[in-house]
Amino acid sequence: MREIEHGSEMPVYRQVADAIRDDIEAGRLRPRRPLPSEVHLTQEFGVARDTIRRAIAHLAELGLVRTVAGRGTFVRARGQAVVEIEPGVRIFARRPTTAERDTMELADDEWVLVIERHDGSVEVLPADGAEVRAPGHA
Amino acid sequence: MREIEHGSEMPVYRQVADAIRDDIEAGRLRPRRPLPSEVHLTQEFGVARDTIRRAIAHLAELGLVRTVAGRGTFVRARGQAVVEIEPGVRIFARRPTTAERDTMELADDEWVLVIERHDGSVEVLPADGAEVRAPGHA
DNA sequence: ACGTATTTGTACGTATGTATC
DNA sequence: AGATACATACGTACAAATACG
Repeated sequence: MREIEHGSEMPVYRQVADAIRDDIEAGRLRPRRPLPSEVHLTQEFGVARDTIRRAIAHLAELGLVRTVAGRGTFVRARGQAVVEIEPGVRIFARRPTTAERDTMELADDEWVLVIERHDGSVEVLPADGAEVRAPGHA
Repeated sequence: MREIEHGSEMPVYRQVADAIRDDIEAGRLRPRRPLPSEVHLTQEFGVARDTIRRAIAHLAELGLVRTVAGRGTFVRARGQAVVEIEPGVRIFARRPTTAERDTMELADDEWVLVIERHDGSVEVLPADGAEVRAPGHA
């Protein structure tokens, strides 16, 4: 049973989420591979399934995992993309092609960002997890 | 008690969310005003609080409401903004000023999009709820 | 400063439905 | 068909944030 502090200031579901996040970042849980099942995780952490589900939902919000009903929750393969916007750059969102949805592990309702630079180069990346940032701003 | 169909194909929490959404769009729930409390809504719809919370969470994802612990859930004042991107337009995200956060009813972790057009006009709008769309794409 | 009431947040349990293999 | 895994929905209890007297 893994280390959960019940009286802590940090909610249990966050502690679980952080632990799983550590597993992902340490490579113990690998991209495209499933997490242990929710029931298994309840035993591993000694918490209720509701709490496990909240932890997983939190990780999904962060874009680290993706859940598929009846199959499992999978580690997503991607890094945080930071796009520096400059004058002359064109950026737009569209639905991904089937091939893109496959290679990027996108859900049905997800979009991609297309960045077209003034030198003609084009970059396509998942819309979620991407951070669009202007130089000089936090 | 309001009209909920339990055996329906649509989950109860979605039915509740849609009903509240209708209330907002019909003006029965007004911008900047609180929703009835969760406990009140359980009685109004005859469902568990868990279900009400899920419905509210769904509306929050859509950007229609905003929840504050200890106070309540409030209707957000905003429309769906659609930004048509053209070549030469500069778009970036930054944290809102205090004044912007106030007038736009933004949470602490929310961002604004700044659209600078080639004619020099600048538009600031909440990043969530905004849809960036390229002409010719769905 | 303090307690109290209200409201949302967290966490537990249990049961059943739906999707996938 | 059966087993497994996630989804939904019910219930209960207590904690934390907020507002007010």
